[in-house]
Amino acid sequence: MAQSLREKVISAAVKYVADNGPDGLSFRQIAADAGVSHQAPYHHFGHRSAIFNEIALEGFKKFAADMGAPARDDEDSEICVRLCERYVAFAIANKGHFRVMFRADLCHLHESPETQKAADDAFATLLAAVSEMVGDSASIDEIRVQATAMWSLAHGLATLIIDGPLEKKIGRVSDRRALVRSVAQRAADGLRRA
Amino acid sequence: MAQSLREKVISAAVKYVADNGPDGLSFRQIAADAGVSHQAPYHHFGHRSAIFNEIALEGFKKFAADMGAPARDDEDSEICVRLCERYVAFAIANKGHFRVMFRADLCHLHESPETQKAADDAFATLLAAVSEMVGDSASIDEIRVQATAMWSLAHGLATLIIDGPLEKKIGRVSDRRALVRSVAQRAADGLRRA
DNA sequence: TGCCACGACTTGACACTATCAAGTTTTGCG
DNA sequence: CGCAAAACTTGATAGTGTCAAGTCGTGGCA
Repeated sequence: MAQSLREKVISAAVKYVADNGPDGLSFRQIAADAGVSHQAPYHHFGHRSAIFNEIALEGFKKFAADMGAPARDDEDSEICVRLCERYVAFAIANKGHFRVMFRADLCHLHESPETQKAADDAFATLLAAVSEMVGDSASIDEIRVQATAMWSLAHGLATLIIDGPLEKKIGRVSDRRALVRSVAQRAADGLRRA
Repeated sequence: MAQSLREKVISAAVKYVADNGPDGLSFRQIAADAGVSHQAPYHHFGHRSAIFNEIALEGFKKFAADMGAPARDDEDSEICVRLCERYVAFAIANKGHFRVMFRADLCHLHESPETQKAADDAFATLLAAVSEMVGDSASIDEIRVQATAMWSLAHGLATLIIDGPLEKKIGRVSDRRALVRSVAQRAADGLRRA
């Protein structure tokens, strides 16, 4: 409960981004909502855009945890399908984080080695999952290509659902799940036969 | 040459978005650069965010034209690969447009039926190309699933290259082309065997 | 020709924003 | 206790979107 101002600011920003996108985010408004002076947040973040690094950091940590977790019973047995479903589920459940994480124009990763490392870790988790999928026989280049394919597919699906035109086309959750599963299944067929 | 103020403003905005992302785009700055008063652009666009609709409109038109064009000799004969390559090429060559087109939080399509229509047309073009790919035998649902898969793959690849972590990993153009082709080829294998 | 309505643009104002530069309060700790 | 550093406030400045009025030029019509 006893949330520090720093935490309050981050979670308020995440909520704003989830609801309205990152563009109009106002430090002063957040400060006012938190009942502190307009300058208080700057003590924790230096400048406005630094908060995006912080959001991305949180996001990448949770993302890696989600993607790397052992398979549950209620999940698809096919790894590729499972990864896609988790990817999309993460994006929807953490819209505020997701919208920031992959935006190089928002998070200046070079300014925050910690966020950079979290991003690298997340990619490594993905790579590990994919190499499990294709088996040990494949070359490192082959794994890289397949990881990129898997990643692109899941990422495209997630962004098109969250920000793009797919949002309206598949409003119902059941529709979305079925679509994601179908799409991932097709891709899995293509990838497995390396 | 005799560019109207309206055209000047749009192209300046597109350039800004390509270089810096959409966030800090300033109407006043654009007006100053064009040598007009700070209020002049408002005469053409009403409010700031309306310009994103205009950028998206331009983008969707060019996008549909690019994706729907007949195959050239120097392109891959596999439709799926060709579409992916064109998609990524469009995104890179029209970064300023692409960064706006699929952002529902930026373009309020409901305010601009014309842009909405252009977006629908673009999707229809994609759908037509995919149905050519899977053949006449497939059901409409199957085509839809495959179109979504194709679209997601290409879109994910493009956004990860433009805004995300793939940008640094594949700096050289030759690397990028090879990667896009490999990835698309794997996906094509999966999709063709409907 | 005169005039006048309308589009294109300007000027001025207002509330809002990020951010610099100081202050003041709070808090942890020797 | 005392004090230093962290946490926060107050004030000012420059830049922003946008409302509300102007001004200016041009085409069309009596």
